[in-house]
Amino acid sequence: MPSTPLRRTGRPRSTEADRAILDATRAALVELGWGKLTMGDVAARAGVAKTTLYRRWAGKNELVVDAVAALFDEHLELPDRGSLRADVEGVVLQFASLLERPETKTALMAVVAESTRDDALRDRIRSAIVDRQKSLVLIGRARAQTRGELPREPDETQAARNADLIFDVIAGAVVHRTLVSAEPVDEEWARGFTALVVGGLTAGAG
Amino acid sequence: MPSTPLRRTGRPRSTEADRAILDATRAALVELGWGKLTMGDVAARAGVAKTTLYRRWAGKNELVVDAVAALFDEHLELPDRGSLRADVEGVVLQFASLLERPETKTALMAVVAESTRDDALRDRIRSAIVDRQKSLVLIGRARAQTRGELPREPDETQAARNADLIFDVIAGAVVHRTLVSAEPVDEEWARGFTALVVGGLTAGAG
Amino acid sequence: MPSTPLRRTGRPRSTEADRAILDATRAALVELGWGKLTMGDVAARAGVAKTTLYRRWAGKNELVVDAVAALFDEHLELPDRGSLRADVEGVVLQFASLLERPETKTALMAVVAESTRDDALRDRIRSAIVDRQKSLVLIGRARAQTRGELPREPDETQAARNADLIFDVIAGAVVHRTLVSAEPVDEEWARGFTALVVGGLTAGAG
Amino acid sequence: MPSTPLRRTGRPRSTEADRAILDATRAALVELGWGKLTMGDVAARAGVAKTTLYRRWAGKNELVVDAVAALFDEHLELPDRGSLRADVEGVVLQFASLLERPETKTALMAVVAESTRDDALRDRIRSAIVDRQKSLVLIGRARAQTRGELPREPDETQAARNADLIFDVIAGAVVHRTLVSAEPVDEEWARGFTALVVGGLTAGAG
DNA sequence: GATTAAACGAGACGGTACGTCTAGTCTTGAA
DNA sequence: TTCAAGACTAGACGTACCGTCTCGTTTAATC
Repeated sequence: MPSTPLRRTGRPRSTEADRAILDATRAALVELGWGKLTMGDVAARAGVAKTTLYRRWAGKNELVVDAVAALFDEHLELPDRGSLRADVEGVVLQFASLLERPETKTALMAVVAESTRDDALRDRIRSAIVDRQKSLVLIGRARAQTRGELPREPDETQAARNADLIFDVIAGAVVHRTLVSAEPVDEEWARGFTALVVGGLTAGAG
Repeated sequence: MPSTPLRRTGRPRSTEADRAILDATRAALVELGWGKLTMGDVAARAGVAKTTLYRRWAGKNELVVDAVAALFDEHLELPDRGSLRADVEGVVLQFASLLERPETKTALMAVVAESTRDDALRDRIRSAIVDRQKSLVLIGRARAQTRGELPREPDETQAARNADLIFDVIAGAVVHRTLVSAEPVDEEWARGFTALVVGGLTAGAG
Repeated sequence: MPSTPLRRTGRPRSTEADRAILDATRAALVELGWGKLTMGDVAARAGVAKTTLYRRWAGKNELVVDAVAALFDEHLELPDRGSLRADVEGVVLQFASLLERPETKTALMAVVAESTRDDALRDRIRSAIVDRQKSLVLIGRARAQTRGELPREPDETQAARNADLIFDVIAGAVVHRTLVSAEPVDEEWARGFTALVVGGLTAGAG
Repeated sequence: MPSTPLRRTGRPRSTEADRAILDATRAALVELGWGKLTMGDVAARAGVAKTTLYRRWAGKNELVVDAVAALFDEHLELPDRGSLRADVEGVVLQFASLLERPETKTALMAVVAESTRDDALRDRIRSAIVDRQKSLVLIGRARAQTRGELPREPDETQAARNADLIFDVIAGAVVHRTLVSAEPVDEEWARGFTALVVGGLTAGAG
């Protein structure tokens, strides 16, 4: 979300412009990819002056993170599929189909790359993307524990560590398969991967 | 490696220049990161004309892939540590320490991002980086099978699929932890992760 | 002067604002010169909204002409110094000291430059600046004729032509010396110049 | 003239570009005037990149001075017309017709205005325009002295002062008549003006 | 030893995009 | 209706790199 300076006087910022800009950004990502996307082009697509972009976002990175983060909000959820195995497999396929979208494909890695040099950007990614995904892990684990598929962690520190680990394993494998290995995450792969993870989780517990 | 057009006449290309350019590229990555690295700056650092860069590499992406790939060659190996568990833990820590380097940190994700739009770049990454890492998986699995820690795959197709899966799980988790979650891969994390993976591999087998 | 549309309803315009704006304009001219003077800056200095400027003046040019014209009103007069020679020398030094002011120095040439492309601006300059200066020529000549230093013109057309000529010679020389040659108009120069002009006027008559 | 750094290595600057840029600048001045002339537009007209302009000239002011100065070189000369009166009248009409050109009309005053704030620009104007005009005064006076129309100055200091005075009177009157009063310099005006100046010069001497 | 052909440095070239700035207009709520 | 505040469109600014090109100068292998 753009910075909201909470003013009281003067003309208020156009909320339409916000939407138009983010939509235009996603459209430009699809057509041009991260590398060729330009601020001027986004402004033109949104029917907005460049100044209006820069009044809200400090630069390309911030804008793209926000534009992409919105997709994570809309497309990640964890319906109860009845078993840990089904839940993991479901979220893997769901996440993979999100990563296959042309607007996320390039943009995600690009902003991650930038974030290694930019603390503000890293925080933005963490709160806009990472934390939202992690919450799915927490939900899924709680369900599995309720079902008796997974033991409860002895203490909170350990619980948090395990959640982080599971998150990096699942998200990391899907991202790596999709973007680095550049191979499709199909049902077969998801089945194999889920077997490995669920096996590891239950074996490690036993 | 830069393109070598196999000429016979004329002044041969300076091999010093090759080295100087790759060194300069890594130095520039450390200081500036991917985003601020420019061809002109690399040329100046290397004491070389811009033309000389473009005579050898098509652009920034190709140059950086080669500069980073050299590090993968030098720093990835798989000594026999006596057990599957020790081998996995070792390679995880080794890969993590490579990713912590400032010259790889940004560069790797950046070229991956670019590769989603550029097939030639994807091939270069695959042969220069991905395949070299995968070969470690093959070596490690063969050892584990020799030791009797893992069963032999029934057929080659399945063997290849499993190797790819293990590769994406291990590399993906380390990359994601390091770059996306932006948390350190320390021995504790490596232990937990290894337990999960080895548990999954042996459980899935049993 | 700003346009005064003689309204009766609504909040009346602040007369303080008029003065504050013109003062701020002159202050900005001194500090920044014509080129760097901005409407936003003038508004801020005057403690006034930009809207208020545009409600009174059509743009930068009009505003600056008015701000400068006020100085011409205050600082140009022609006391009777007893002789044609003394009157000319006096007005030359007076005009020169006005042109030496930093707020007139740049502004005058700048608005003249703009006026070559803008008829409305040319008229504004003519009535706000040129005509006021010309009236001094008429006064001075009438005195000189009364004193018998100059003959009376045979007809009005010729009289007008001569007045225009004298005006352009005196004002032109002072402006050119000050702004183009960028040399000071000191008493010595004024003496030499006056000798030339008065010599020409009386010789031409004889 | 653009800055000439006298290099020996590297690709030499295109002399065609120099000409094309100055021509384009004059064309743009005619069409748009000083205020609307933009560097980008000049570059486009000249078929040249903006960078190429900025490599040679520091900005709009410098470029326009050079573009206009070229006209002064080409169009100001002082053929011997047989008498001081004829020489003065000739140069007045010649200078007036130069000032009437749309490309000089606005530009000259505009750069003079800027020069009041910019010493480098003032120097450029002095050497590119003022000094060249002054040399005509020196030539004309020498001729008049040879003809016996004017006395020789007693010393050099006085000679220089007089030359400067005559220059400011002639150039100033023509500029002021043309640009400030915005009236035409026709033969009649030139005759009247010449009578005044020549009268003053010879009367002052007598 | 002379020739030759490519690689070399330097740096100008046409372009594209950047992020900033200013002009002048429009929209809000308070006076 | 004006005011202060400030967001808005439009577009020029000067900078930085891009990747290409044109020079004149090495430099090794061939003649």
